[in-house]
Amino acid sequence: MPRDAPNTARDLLRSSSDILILSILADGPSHGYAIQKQLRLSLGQTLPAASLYPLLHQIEAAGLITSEADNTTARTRKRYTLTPAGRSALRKKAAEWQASIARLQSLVLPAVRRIATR
Amino acid sequence: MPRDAPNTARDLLRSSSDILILSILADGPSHGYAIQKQLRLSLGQTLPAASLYPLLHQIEAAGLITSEADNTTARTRKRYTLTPAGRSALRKKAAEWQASIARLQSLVLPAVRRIATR
DNA sequence: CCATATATATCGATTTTCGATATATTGTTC
DNA sequence: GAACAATATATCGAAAATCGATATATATGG
Repeated sequence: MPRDAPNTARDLLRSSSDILILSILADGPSHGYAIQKQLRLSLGQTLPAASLYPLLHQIEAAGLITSEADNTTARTRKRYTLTPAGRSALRKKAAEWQASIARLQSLVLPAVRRIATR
Repeated sequence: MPRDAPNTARDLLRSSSDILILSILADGPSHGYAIQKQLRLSLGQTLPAASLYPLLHQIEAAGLITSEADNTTARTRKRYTLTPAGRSALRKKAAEWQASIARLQSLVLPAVRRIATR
């Protein structure tokens, strides 16, 4: 049972997931579950756990974040912290991201205007 | 051979492909190959043929575009035209798209400012 | 106590992506 | 006029990505 309507808000979230995670961590260290909640709060939607956790591991493997066990609770928790490389990557990725979005908009927005209901 | 760096300009293009196609067709009827070239021209990147053609068929199946054989050349060509439903869908999708982008930006842009090099 | 929330993790079926390839016409270069 | 490149559409299927379901364990509110 495949393919519903293409390109939803979900696709957009997915296509920017790394930048979003780095952005949240730019506010200070956090952990997976809290990042998930922050996304839900800020965007009204979030990344499924089965997408988020592997993604965090991947970003960590890339050296953009580090993790330490958070022992403030008995509950298992990993505190992720943005590294200097992560800060630098966020700057760079976000700039490219912004530029890409601007290009997309410069194609879409005039088109929408063109078909505007008068 | 999996997973390179997550979330590139390509992902963003992919996540908006339907809106982009509808936007191009808002300019007037066109065909697949021309849409591909228009994307390359406007965005500096395009959709692979193996992604574009099935997507056009899909959008057509959804009633947002119609196709007719273009016999102005001996070369096989399908002229795609935006339907009224397509125009309406573009308006609606683009509005949601814009809103989603704005939400993403309102998370990312302050974060980038926060870590700005002074 | 029991349901719900917190917290992380992974398996693996399902779904998506798109390089490669096929086919045929037209335009350009030598 | 033979090559080669560009135009034009289409599909197969290997490879990759996605995420529901599930497992596990603690904490909290009613």
